[in-house]
Amino acid sequence: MNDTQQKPLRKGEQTRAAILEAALSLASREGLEGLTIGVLAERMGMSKSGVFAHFGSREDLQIGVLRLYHQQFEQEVFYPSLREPRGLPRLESLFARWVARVSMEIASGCIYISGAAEYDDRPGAIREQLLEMVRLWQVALNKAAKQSMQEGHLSPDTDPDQLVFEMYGLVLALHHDARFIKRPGSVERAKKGFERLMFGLQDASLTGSVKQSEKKSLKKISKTL
Amino acid sequence: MNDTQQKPLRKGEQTRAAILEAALSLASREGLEGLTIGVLAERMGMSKSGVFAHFGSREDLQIGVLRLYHQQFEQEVFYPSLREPRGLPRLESLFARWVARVSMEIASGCIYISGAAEYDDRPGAIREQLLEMVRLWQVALNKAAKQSMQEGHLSPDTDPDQLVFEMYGLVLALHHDARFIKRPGSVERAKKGFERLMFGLQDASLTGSVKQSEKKSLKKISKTL
DNA sequence: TGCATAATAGGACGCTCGTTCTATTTTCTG
DNA sequence: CAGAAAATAGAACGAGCGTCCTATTATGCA
Repeated sequence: MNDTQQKPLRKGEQTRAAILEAALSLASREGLEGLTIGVLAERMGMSKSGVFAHFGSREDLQIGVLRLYHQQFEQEVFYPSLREPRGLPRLESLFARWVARVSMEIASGCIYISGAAEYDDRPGAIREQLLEMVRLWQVALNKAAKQSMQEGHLSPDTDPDQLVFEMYGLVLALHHDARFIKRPGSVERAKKGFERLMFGLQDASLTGSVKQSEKKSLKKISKTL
Repeated sequence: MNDTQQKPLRKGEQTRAAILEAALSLASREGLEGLTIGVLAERMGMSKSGVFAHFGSREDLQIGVLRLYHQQFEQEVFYPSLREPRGLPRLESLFARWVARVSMEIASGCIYISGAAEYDDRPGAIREQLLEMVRLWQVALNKAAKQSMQEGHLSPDTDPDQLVFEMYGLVLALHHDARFIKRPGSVERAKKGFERLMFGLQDASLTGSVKQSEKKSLKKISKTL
């Protein structure tokens, strides 16, 4: 299908990729633990053993799904935000794209979040893989927060761990309310929460280089809370 | 065991209660969906069919577990907070007891939270039961928030839905970081987040009847964020 | 104490799961 | 194009699941 490949994809690699995509879509809905080779094979129009042969075990399949998700997450959320200038713009972009992604996933579900619930007590390779990815993401957020402090966009008293904690909380609440309770307006609430969070941290410091107009609009929003 | 019962518990009801307790402990660790009659029977020292006979089906068992959890939650978190005066004290008590409970559950897990992830896409009686309980809890928080506004403890501009959303987010983040990532200090972060939340909402209104000293201490805490 | 009834055990059922083994078909390469 | 290698199918396995049926044992009431 893709002639620009240097080493042309062998047939097996193509189907393996197709299987992983289907598996990701399935695991998003049913959870990684609910991902089943039989159902996956049925959806692929293949035999169970045909699917199985591409992975040494179900666990390897699950880890493959995890890696694919991570890759997509990086591509959609992380890398584009790196094009934003250091500091607050980048931090805001990271959050906005994160929320946008979770919003689109309302129908399917975020594997980082559902996986955290599934594997909080289940040791093994899957948990380790998932843990590494979530840690990586939190570290990225943390770094962006620190850069925002260095750039003078956030108060130097800001605790970046606390900030990341609360940002994560907003997205978890969004995921919870939108996906489980199915309550409308959750996306707006997550965004408003973030604005309030940013406003408080800018307000505390008077060194901010943020445009005055931006501050004003934040103030207005914060008032309506 | 309890002689004060009017109708003395028949043997069956006693074991049924004991089974439910064991099932709750199991489901807290493995999830409601991971709760298995075989394992439960083994832990009880009973036969599978012996356990099964107390419930018409596995689903009924799961719903029984859910109801037991709800009962405990009410007893530990909700009812004691009703003894606090209306308004901010009660709202703070609800949050504090909620956090305290989730903190104690770090080793086992909160069924409201893990259940939300398990049943966000799985229709059926269990989801309905769980949904009703979570809604009930959010309504209780909402009510306490509104009373805080009426009492003048919170700004009249406060959006109670937004407030509950963010409170829920803090507890979800606590559960996530403590149970999945196993990072220390999460409880403190949840508390600090709540204080920041309350501070912002008191600050916006100048009608607060909260003691000045309390406001000051909140201000100090907010600065260190 | 006896007897109806409740509580439990034991075994079997049909099903689905991940995995393995062996054929067969398809794909790539010299 | 032929032959090696890769990809897939098909059947079978052992295990665990929820559930049902039938005994057997324990309980509680007259």
